[in-house]
Amino acid sequence: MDLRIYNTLSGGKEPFVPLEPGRVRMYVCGVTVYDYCHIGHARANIVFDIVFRHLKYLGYDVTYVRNYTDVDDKIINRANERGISSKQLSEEFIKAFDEDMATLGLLKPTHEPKATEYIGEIVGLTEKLVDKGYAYAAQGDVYYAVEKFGPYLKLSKRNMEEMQAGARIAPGEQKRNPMDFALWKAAKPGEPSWDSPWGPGRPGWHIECSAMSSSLLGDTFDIHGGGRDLIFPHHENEIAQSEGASGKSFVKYWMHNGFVNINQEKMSKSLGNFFTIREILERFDPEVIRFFILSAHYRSPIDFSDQNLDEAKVGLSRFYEALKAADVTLREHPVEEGGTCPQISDSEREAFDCIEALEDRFTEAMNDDFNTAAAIGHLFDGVRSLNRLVGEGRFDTCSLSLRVIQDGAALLRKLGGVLGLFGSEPEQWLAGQKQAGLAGSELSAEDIEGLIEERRLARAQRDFARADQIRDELAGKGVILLDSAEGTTWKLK
RNA sequence: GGCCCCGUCGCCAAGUGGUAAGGCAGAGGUCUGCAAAACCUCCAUCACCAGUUCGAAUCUGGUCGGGGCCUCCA
Repeated sequence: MDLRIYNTLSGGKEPFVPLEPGRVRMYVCGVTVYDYCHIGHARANIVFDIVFRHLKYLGYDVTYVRNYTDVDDKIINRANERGISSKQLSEEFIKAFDEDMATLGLLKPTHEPKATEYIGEIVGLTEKLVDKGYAYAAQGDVYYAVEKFGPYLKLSKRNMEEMQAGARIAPGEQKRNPMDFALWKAAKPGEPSWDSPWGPGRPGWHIECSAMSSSLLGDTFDIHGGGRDLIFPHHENEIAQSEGASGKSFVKYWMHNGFVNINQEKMSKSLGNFFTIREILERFDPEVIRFFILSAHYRSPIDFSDQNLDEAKVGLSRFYEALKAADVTLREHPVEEGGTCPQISDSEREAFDCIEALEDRFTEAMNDDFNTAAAIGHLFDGVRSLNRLVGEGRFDTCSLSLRVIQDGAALLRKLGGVLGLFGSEPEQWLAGQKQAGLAGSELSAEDIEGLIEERRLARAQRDFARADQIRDELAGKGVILLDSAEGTTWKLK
């Protein structure tokens, strides 16, 4: 099955046919850099990270552009509050953004342009819109005359009359129509500004994305993404600017990700439930955050809560436990060339088949509008098959099993890679989780090891009462003991 | 007020016309000194009502409940 993408413009899933065979050009609205990123930014960027990864996995040559908007009212205001320049402020938060995205395991886009590096293109685009009659200058400002662009509101599916009912012209604005929006703003004292045919000024909000996307991807490109909240006005205005200027269709597929709620409430600063990525990372592993976000479809709302994050951690651990068990098995039983199996049991047959079908099932799910939730569900089936083969362990008579374990583990890593998951060394990751879990408790790893040794001696003397007492004591502190033929290990509940 | 989305097992979450993936939790079993982990088995007819259809969680209408956008926002 081929890739299908839900297109906001048409309101349905459409077969994905790139403008140029084998090549995909995509643009995703990045951030306005005036503050630390919150968990909603994390979701948007992770979602488009896997879109990028999956397109590459399908074999496309992908050009991925994600911008920084580094000139804007909010940046100016925040910089003034702190008594630093807009440039200093934006550089600080570009750095923070880069750090956050790297921690979350995001691939670098092909290009990460900054609005301030495209002022020339922005001015050029604005002039073109004025020349074509889509825009007008007024006292140093330039506004887009929305009624001149026929298809306006085609993306957000609203109508002008109703929108106008609520629209107001703010004091100081020179708009002819309340719905018009600024392409260029005349400089006020203390604001960063650039020369232009209309005098010194700076870009309005939406124009930078039109300028950067056409510069780097051309007038028409395949995919444009961002959060739902950008549909109106940001993306609507981008369409008006880009299509007005070029006279060509702007974007073929519009993709928008859903919101993040916090404990069933809308995430908002006024409710005080706004979490930055940095705050979340203090308590949760970055891969757990990614796993959590990808466990729901990108267009659905997700509820960010400790319970849901804890569940994601348990789920991710299951993958790493299985990968670790497979690694250990393969270490102890080297795989021979051309595995054989004189008698394959039904149970083994089933596991073999599952692993064989895994990649197709995974790809099918991902091809259905990037259904990561379904894809992860299939991966869990792979885990069960792997665990079954590892657990049945008749490797002396069935070396084929070992081959399948090897292939299955490699496949899990490969497909996980499409989601940006399972890239760590299982033993290391699991150990890291244990260490992090222990951080807040009064127990140390040494304490636990000591008690395990004491219990081992008790068990050797068949003093099970004492052995169980130690185990219960540790269990009371959240430490679970796992006995095996090779000895006792522990994990956190 | 206008536009739009959602309501699937205790919880999370796929499925958008052919008789409900997966994970967590739970029950039973194998294993174990006993456990844990792992594996095996079991566990929902899809908010409600009325329609369309041979057939609907999936389509239509309505009811109830929740949410979003319309100003900055991923």
